[in-house]
Amino acid sequence: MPTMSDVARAAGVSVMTVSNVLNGKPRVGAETRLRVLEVVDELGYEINLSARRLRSGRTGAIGLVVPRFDHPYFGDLAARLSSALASTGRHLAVEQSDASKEGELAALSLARLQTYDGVILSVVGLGYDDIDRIRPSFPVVLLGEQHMPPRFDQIHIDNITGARLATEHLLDRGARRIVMVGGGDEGHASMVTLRTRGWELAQQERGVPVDDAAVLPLDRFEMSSARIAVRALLARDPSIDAFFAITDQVAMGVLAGIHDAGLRVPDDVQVVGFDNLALGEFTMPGLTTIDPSNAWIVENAVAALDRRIADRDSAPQHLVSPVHLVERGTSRASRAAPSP
Amino acid sequence: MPTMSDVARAAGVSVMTVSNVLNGKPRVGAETRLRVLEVVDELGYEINLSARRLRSGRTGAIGLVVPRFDHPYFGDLAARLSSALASTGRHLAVEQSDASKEGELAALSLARLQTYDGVILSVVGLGYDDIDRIRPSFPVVLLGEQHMPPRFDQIHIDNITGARLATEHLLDRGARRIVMVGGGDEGHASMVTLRTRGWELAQQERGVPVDDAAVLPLDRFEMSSARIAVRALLARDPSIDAFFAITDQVAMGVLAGIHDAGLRVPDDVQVVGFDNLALGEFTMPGLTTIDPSNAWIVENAVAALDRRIADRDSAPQHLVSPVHLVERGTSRASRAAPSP
DNA sequence: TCACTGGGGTATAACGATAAACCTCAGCCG
DNA sequence: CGGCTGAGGTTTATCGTTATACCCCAGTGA
Repeated sequence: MPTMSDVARAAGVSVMTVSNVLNGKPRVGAETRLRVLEVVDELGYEINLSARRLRSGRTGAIGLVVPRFDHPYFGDLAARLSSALASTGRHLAVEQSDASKEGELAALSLARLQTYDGVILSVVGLGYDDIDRIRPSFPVVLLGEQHMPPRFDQIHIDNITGARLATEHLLDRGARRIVMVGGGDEGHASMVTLRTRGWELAQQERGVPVDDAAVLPLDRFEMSSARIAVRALLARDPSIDAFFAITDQVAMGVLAGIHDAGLRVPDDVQVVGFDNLALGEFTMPGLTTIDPSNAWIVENAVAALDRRIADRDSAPQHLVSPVHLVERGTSRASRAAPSP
Repeated sequence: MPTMSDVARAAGVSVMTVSNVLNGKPRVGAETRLRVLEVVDELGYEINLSARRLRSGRTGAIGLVVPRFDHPYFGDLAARLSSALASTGRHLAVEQSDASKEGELAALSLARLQTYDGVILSVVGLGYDDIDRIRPSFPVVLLGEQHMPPRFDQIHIDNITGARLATEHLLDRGARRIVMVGGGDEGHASMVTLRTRGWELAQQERGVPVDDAAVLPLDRFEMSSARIAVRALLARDPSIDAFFAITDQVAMGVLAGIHDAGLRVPDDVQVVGFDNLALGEFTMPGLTTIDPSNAWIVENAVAALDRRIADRDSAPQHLVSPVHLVERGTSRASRAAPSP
């Protein structure tokens, strides 16, 4: 495997000149540059990124740490990020944080973060303390939750507003018994707590009594858990006329559960999700959902990371992404009269 | 940011002793070991993986290169691989190969592969020559296609058999006009070509005339392309009674297209997909599909990679993963009589 | 007493790249 | 003709680890 000094020797120049050519530094004559590039090509030389990073601290790689690889929301996020970075000559590597109890901390270890020039960290499911352990000097942008160490740049999804929009929409469409699937109160400002809070607020504002029993907690935000829970719930309580699902993936399970119970969407029961996955356009009927503005999130996350890489001491930015409702077929098309 | 020599100084030992402690080498006394570990903890020292890799060639990181982050099939693969590797103390980073024209080659560049101890490469959509450029000495396992440079370890999905099973199943269930969505002949043994071949073979074997016009090519294997194409096709040709979709994702689009056309599944039209995504359990009705045995693939890919990392000269292995049919609701439950 | 062994450690030289300082010479000015 | 300048390079000193060789000393057997 050829090194820079192999190239230098073959081209009859010093190693430093090869490095300068490869990095586009100015102090090299035109024909020397050409000769070096020829030799590089001929030997099939490629730079050793570990060595470069050791000496210069740059690799051109950005890391994205997500809770799970197999959740479509993160796939979408990763794809967008990858495109955004590619246009500036960098690339993205994605790692998973919650594969195992031990793996969680390992993914956040400095050793692993260090291999990147900067890291975007989706903190869903991670604790305040886990994050707090990250060395402040390392460029990190946090994505998702509210209550995180303020010293980091952060981009929050407006969970409360999103959940409120969803719930208000269901109320507008005549729903009166709205179950919050995957909801709960985790004691801190987590996604679960905040979306549940938004669901409560919307009902309070409309003067609809909030029924704590209408929160359907879920141990995992998977389609199958949601399906089973919803099917069981509908069998017990036929008065339910709507579900607000904490994520679109959960909403998929909810739809299946409703179908299992022999009910129709949106005539018997309405459903709203959260995430605006591409998938939601292809359910039958299409899934009404909250769009968390992933494009906006990615754009601002990259900008924040670039700022921090350029200046590690700049003041941390806390941004909130806009959310909006996407109406499709799982909620009713027109305003329904308030229940009798 | 503390280095090994900071630790050594604070513990009153040599750098080498710190290294030996951290790597579990035997030549260290019990109390020295303890003292070093204490100091490591106190200073919050973490190893620099770039330096380690530069010197020793090991990082404990395995790479997975996939065509796209946002395809659920690869999310599933990545999640499985991650678990499999975590149990042996390594971890997975996922990169994307086809973000852009330039990005494609960059992802396969030695520079990037090099940052991993080994790489698993999903070659769907990559050309023979792209792969052929990879330095043979680097540990790589290829996933997916048939026609790849034989010097690499490879795990093939049995595309022909899978497509044959799908098509035979549709024929068994009474289908006579089966459209191959996303099919075509790319001139080499690609996923598209092979699955189309399986679809042809099944029909030939059953004495059903193969209609080339029944191949519906797709520029991108996305739900929306499939939906539009299928809707248009059904409007033109009402005699179609089944679709074999090249992937489950395409199948989702097909189902939506059929719905758009006002037809019912499986009564009017039957559908079979390929990939056995988790999603397929949650469509209404559930998606009949081909299971490519991802668990088997991952298990064998890791084993092959480990073999190659241990011995770079071992003979390349070519394995074929078993496939089987998963029957759900988009195909009819019982054997139908042959068409009149 | 002496060579020998092995446990516990240290000193030194890389791994491959780059930052920073330095060198060399042609051209030009005063 | 001496000194200055700037283009085009080169030399040197690292970055943080680890492989390798080596050292020291207590205990052992002859």
